[in-house]
Amino acid sequence: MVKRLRDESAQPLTPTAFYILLALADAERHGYGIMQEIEARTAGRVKLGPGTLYGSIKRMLADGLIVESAERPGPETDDERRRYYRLTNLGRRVAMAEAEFFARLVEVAREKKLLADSEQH
Amino acid sequence: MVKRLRDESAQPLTPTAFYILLALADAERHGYGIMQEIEARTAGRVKLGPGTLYGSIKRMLADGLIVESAERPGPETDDERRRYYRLTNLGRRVAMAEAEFFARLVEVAREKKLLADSEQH
DNA sequence: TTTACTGTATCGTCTGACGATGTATCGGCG
DNA sequence: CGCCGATACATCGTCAGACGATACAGTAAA
Repeated sequence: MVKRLRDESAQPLTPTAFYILLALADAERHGYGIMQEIEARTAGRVKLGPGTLYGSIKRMLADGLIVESAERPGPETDDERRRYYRLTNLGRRVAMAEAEFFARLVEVAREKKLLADSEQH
Repeated sequence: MVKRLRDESAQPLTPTAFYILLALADAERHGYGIMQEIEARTAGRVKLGPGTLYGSIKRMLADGLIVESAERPGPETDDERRRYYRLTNLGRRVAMAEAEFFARLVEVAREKKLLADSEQH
């Protein structure tokens, strides 16, 4: 595997990579599960095809943002085909930096009246 | 000019295109001014080179997201080389839809503890 | 049995990002 | 006045990444 190490101050993070980091932020997931999590969290707006998904996973492994996990769920829910992934420390830091960047963009959008002022979270 | 019409429900909006829409949301700006606005609003994190900037502008004109404006600033501040752009109605709707989408993503990031809870806007 | 879903993976194409380069004007400083 | 950095727009070529198509295979439901 070719290493392409990255640090959290570098911004070139593709939207797809950010979606995947977000999907893995609260739980280990396998490829297909990542796909479903993204689709659910974006209300179907973002759908990753297999090419996009597995291509991105491969790059993110090389970048050290995620790692494959050896842990398996209980045998009654497991599926041998699955490959589980989780965030590395670096992946989490990058995800946090990117989330803050997005939050800042949303603030700008609010200042520029692109969002209703009433939209609190 | 080739038309490639877009509607606000379609999500494929590149980050660069969103930055440009955001830069134009509160004022008409010329190309170089868009570049500076983006750099200022992102604290230097996002810097568009000329290839990215003018390439994106060309596409967004074709997509009907922005139009070139005939209005010029007062002669004392004008520069004949400048070409000014402003959002179309479609461009504004797309920008609002995208901003809401980003706001939703930020909420998810907050739920997943990627952002400090205290970060109010 | 046929369809839909789950699951991973690769390939080829095409779009867009981006630095390099080109051209030209403007303003300030020595 | 000459130089230089910033301003301003534009195109070109390269490369990374997005994405549909395709492949393979097992499972479950209709």
